[in-house]
Amino acid sequence: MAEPAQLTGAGEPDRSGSPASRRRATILDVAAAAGVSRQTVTRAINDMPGISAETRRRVLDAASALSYRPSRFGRGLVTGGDPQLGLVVSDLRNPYSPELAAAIVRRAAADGWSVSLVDIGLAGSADRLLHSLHAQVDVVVGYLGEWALGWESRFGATPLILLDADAESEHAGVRLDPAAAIEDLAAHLVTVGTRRPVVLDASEPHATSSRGIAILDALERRGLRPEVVHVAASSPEHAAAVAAQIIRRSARPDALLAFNDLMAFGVLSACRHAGLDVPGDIRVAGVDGLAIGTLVAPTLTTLAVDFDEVARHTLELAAALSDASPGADLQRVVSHRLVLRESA
Amino acid sequence: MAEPAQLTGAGEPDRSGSPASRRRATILDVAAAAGVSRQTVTRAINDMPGISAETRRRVLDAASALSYRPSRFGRGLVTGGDPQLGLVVSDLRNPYSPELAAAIVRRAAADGWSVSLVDIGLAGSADRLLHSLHAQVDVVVGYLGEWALGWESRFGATPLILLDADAESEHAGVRLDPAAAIEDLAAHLVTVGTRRPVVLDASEPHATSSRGIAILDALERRGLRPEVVHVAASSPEHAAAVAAQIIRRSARPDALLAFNDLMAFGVLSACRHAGLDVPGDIRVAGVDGLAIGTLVAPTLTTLAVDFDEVARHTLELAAALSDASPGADLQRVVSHRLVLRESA
DNA sequence: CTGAAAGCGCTTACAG
DNA sequence: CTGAAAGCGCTTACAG
Repeated sequence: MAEPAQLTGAGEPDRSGSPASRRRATILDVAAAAGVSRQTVTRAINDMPGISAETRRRVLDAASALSYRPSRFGRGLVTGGDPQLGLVVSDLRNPYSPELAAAIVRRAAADGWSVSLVDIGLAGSADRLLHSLHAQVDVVVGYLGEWALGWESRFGATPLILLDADAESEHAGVRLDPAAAIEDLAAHLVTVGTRRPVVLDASEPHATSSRGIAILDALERRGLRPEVVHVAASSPEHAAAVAAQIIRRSARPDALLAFNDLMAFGVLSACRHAGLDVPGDIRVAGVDGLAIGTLVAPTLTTLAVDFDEVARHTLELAAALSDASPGADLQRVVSHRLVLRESA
Repeated sequence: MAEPAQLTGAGEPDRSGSPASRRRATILDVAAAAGVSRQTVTRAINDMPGISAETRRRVLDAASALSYRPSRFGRGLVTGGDPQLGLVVSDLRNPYSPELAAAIVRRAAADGWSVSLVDIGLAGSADRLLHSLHAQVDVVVGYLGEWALGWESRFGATPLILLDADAESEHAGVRLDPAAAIEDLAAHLVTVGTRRPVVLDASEPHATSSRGIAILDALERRGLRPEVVHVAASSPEHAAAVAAQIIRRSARPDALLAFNDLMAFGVLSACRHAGLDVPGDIRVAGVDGLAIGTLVAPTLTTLAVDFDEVARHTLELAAALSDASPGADLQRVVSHRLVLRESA
């Protein structure tokens, strides 16, 4: 026999005597069982040349009998392993996250990256999740929200790509810019004769979001006097409740512009229950371009995000950051695009 | 100095002379830079006791200066690392996948597992993706489709939990059982006076799915004569096209039962365009219980999957399989539940 | 509080 | 075609 079976004495495969062998088999166990050296086991397991068919079969049989699986750590230590991307979303149940994740997962796969998915939306476990994630991946990307603040000091060594950075941030990231699409939407609304638009913003009262401000501004520059209404949470339910009140007014608005598609779905639902025709009585638009927008009735006019482009930039940045390539441009911008459908 | 700086000579941190150091810093580099031993670096990096504040700071500074990140392989080799779940879906753009993934990702996080997400739906890359996945995770779970067949022979050592196994399969997995919910739906339809139901099955002609057969059977046992129509793909578009034809018939059906929610959305859309009232003129139901079902108009009656329960079973099986616990029950069943909403 | 030694499980040259 | 040696980067006892 090539190497002494140091770890598993012959006929004594288990130290504890429990029914199933406790310790996972290693390459040395397989080598001993097959009566070969460990590098011959490597050759057989990894389909490498320079090994006789007979030996390969014997090794593979031994491996199978021992339920042998190469340790990803042992292997990774010498091969380097696939690069790993950690994708952080804030709520996988919000359809925005999966659409983003779908694009990133596919692009990552094409580029040879694996992606670990984490949802920090729920419970108080975000801290623990980020801690465990940062230790397991080469680059973290996603919607960190307030957790972006402490990143530098806590996990500074792990490169971070922000997907929710604001325009002022100097952090590496992909920023979304709705400005041009907002102009297009405002122009469209004016063209079709909108008189009394209301902007449904997802924000605290007296703290209109920058997106909300941009929409208001674009409408005002075209001579309209838009009103802004704040909704506590960007859920369809919250938006529906608020919209239900607004459309009951005597001076009913003729356009409701929601902070995002999810809220717009709630608005559509409120209009339906109030017996209003969309877009006849009132026009509705959202932001994000979620695929469901084509499934609701009427189909939703929206400012769409090109998720594939976001994914492309994300993977480029990830590659740059994990290479530590100096001087790469680490800030990307993706513009929304107006998609006119039935609702506006 | 405690240990010789074998790898990086003083003042010569880079062999190649390129602007950024090519090789990633290791614990030895940090130790050399800080003038301590590697285990002192370990203590500082991992917040362990038994190290003076002054030393810790010096080490942390050196680590930061070198952009040091512990290798997940080096660390994992000795600590074992977090258990890793590989989640395989067939199409992340189909809302079913994210709802499942959301439940599994959360449950996994709660149980201390990391999850790597892979979408094998697109392109011809499934083979490559599964190969790279199986080497990186402890257990693979998901919708393998035809790839489940070759698993045993190719990646046999990696435990697999099938989410799309049929009733006959003996493989570990979580199976969905719509039988009881189908009875409930059939009973409901009869109660409300349905006379001419049509089942829209996602299958080849003359190859009705087991789900389709179960629906037909439940209706027939209640004295109805349901018809089955085969749709080539389970997309809203395909379903809408087929439904549009069916509802144009002189003897219009009064209920359209879709293979899944996605197809039901297409049916709803076709009815809307044909000017039919749902459920007044025709009743519509789907299967899956997707969250979007509450956002469409009318809201969709469906046979809902309890994704949280699927996730719970999945993680239990994963734990059992990675422990190689003998004799565990490796087959679980989750029943659908009838959710009556507006459409039926 | 700090360091020398051993070892985790694998692959990559290098010999034969 | 097969094996002996070295080494990947880290942590865990164990000494001092």
